[in-house]
Amino acid sequence: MAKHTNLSTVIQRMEDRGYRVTAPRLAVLAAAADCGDQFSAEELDQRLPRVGRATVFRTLKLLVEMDVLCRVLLDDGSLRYRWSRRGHHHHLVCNECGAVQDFTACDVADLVSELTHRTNFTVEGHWLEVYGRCGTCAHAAPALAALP
Amino acid sequence: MAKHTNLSTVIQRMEDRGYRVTAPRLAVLAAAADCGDQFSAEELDQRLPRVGRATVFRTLKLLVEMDVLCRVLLDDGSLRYRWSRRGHHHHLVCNECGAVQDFTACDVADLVSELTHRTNFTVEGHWLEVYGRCGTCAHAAPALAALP
DNA sequence: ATTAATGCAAATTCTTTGCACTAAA
DNA sequence: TTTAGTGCAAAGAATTTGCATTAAT
Repeated sequence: MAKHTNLSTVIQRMEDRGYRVTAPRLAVLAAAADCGDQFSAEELDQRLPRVGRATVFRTLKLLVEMDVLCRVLLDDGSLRYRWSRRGHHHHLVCNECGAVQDFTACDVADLVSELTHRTNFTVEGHWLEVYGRCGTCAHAAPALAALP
Repeated sequence: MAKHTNLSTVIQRMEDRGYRVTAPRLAVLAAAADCGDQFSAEELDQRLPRVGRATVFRTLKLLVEMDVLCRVLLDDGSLRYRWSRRGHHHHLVCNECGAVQDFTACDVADLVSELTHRTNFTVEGHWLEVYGRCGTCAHAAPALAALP
């Protein structure tokens, strides 16, 4: 599991919420931890031949609900999971190697309040993903596009 | 089609790009126009019993490529299509009724340049969706959550 | 004991592909 | 004519559901 998350904390939280701490759930958690930074449901399922696919999905959903994991949308539309730093954050996704970095310096708040004033929307949340190339990949092949 | 887009412009662009302007494509275009602001592939397909599902999808992909349509990601993860205002813009999506509003006042540029300096990422693009309640729905049921 | 959680396989949903056929150019 | 585009039906992916069974409490 390494640095990503403290499993016992997750287990604690699971108990607190009244969810049973079962063997399959622990297995999913452990496998997710082994996957490192980010992974797909598929990858996880393959690592867990003894756990049913349905359970993998059910557990993932649970963990997302619990804010343990969060979903990352890749630019190609595919979905992956990754350990969530609790609290509001966004992702810097490398289009080349898929590396994901969090960032919290989210200045969208200003934008949001402006939107609230300018429109009749009540803003409840937002999702921001920034795509590009990580340092390594940027060196390998120079970027083509500019800022959006 | 109404205000969304000028179909003849789309057709023009299609020809310019060397794509054939076929009856099924026009049908999809017309149906999309009739759907109004936004729609799913499914909805579109249902309106077009004479056009194969595959063609609907192929045409949608084409139109997205051509920047005629863009994809909207709903908070529940489902995908819809909507007429694209050309150029950079984002979406204000109502969690209740699904209404989508564009907004272009995108101050993410500052954030992006900051990210560029602070990390070793080369930013190539970003995707921002703001969720909340539109005026109508906000009145019906008061919002629960605050800004992110 | 109770009842939440599981595994399996079947069912869904959404989208793509293969291929013989049709129609733009 | 030539070849892009189509329809169909089948194949795929990704995820969910139904239900009898298992295991946590």
